[in-house]
Amino acid sequence: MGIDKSLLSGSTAMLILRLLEDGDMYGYQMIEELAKRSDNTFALKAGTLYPLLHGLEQQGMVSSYYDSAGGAKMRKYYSLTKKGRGLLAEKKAEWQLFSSAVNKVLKGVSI
Amino acid sequence: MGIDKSLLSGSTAMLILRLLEDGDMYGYQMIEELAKRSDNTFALKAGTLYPLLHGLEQQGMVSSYYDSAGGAKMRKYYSLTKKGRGLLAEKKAEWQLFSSAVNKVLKGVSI
DNA sequence: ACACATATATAGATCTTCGATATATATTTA
DNA sequence: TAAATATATATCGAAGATCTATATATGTGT
Repeated sequence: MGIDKSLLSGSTAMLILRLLEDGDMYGYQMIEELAKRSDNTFALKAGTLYPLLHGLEQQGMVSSYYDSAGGAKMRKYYSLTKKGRGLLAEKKAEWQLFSSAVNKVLKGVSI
Repeated sequence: MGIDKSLLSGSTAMLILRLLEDGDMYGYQMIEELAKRSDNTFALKAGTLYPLLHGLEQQGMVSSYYDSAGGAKMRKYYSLTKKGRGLLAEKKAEWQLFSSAVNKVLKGVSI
């Protein structure tokens, strides 16, 4: 990966939901797409992604369906639900708050 | 707090080291200073901070000494070591890489 | 004297991610 | 045709980080 994995904590779900905002995707595709969009900074592991997707589905944030998409092998596609869009909006706001707070501390102020 | 605690994962040590860059501090002071500098976004718990400080000291990133600082009660001050400054520089670079990657994904690209 | 804020510390619970492993199909290479 | 590799989904146990709860002790204000 190249990045301290613990930094990812909590933001993985947001990133996955953000991918689905642009269209339905299957798991393996998310791993590749996330690596591509982050210039290979993120190398999400399958063992992380699938349990996360199952959890999001149970909470009603995403829905899934099987499709062979033109004769190839069967793939499980995930789709963002309305509830999921709401969660994504929350997570985005939270990320903005968090990252700007970190930058404030890094920038420093007079004691 | 107001922020998903898991977002803090991995960045807490960086924030603590950054505080010490501006001068020696004792634990309780760090909690207050971090809240202040982040506009109350970060509310670090004592149960998180002290084990973290002990770990950093064991790794030689910080050193400590007791001082009563003018008659008041005894406080345990922490000081950033040379090694700690090196770690801070690493963590800062990592944070820049991570946050810019997240922002890339959030911004989105054509599929 | 009593309550409260300050100050440090540890133990156990929870959450998230990872590495390892398992299974199965499609594609490429020898 | 057979073997190797890439694609694709899934689960389990280990590891790391933070939280809550709890414990202890000192200084300050009423």
